[in-house]
Amino acid sequence: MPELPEVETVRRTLLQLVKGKTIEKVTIHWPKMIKKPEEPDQFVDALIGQTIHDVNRRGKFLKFILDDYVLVSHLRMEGRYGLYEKNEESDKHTHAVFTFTDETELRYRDVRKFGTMHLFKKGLEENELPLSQLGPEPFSENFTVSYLEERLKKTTRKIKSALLDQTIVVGLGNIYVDEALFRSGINPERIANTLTKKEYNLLHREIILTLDEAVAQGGSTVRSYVNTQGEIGMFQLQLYVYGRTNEPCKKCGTTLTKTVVVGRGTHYCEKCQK
DNA sequence: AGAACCACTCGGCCGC
DNA sequence: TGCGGCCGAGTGGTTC
Repeated sequence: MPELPEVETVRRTLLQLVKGKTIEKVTIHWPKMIKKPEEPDQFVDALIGQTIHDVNRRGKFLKFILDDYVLVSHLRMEGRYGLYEKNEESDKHTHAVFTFTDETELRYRDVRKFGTMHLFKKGLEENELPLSQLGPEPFSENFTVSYLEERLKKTTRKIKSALLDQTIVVGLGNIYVDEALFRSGINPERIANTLTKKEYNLLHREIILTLDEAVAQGGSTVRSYVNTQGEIGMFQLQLYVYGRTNEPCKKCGTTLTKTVVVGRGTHYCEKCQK
């Protein structure tokens, strides 16, 4: 479920936990998670002796900046990082362990085994999948109203589908697409190229505001926590529609509806979103 | 070339 | 109560 705000929150916490640490040993318990290089042994060998200098984010991907490599990690649904002492027990959902020279370990846990890791020589990571096709960051100057309008004008897909497409803009997932559409008063079934000028403006603004507010909450509330095992958790969301099926709309009181749009559970208000 | 569809994965939930 | 089967998440690859 992590979307941009959650990944950004994880990034900030993770940076504090692992910056400056040097990898002494790497153990992979679920090799299929390693997508590049093809041989997990090569992945392990490359990482030995590397120091973590920074943790960046691109869309929903985390980027660990090392001496000679960049490790690109996607959490998908339930991937979690945690810092542990070397001698602590690890559970069956721990799929990768990065042991540092200071006797601590960064462990990656993922109940769904859905997350991925790619290792690139430094500087080459943006040239290949999974990062190469990504659209602009919503907080960057490249993400302008005219850019968004231009991209959406080119497609006859439903607006919900277009906003989930990471080549148009990165960071939105099922939760924040529903939230941004509600806040823009746009029905998720609308065809992307049929919005009015006013709606493109509103949508652009609400995408940025929704994500920005969520990041701010993640950075400031108790829900952005590190538990006793150093595991990084999620924060509390202030949601208008997501997960509020059959509850009253916070703007008009109408009972919120849940439908399926492009195969995804979709929450919206029939009265507020036209 | 764009867009729909499928694979990946498994805990939780539903219905019988 | 037990169990089979479906759901859902985001992305890459395949198909149309």
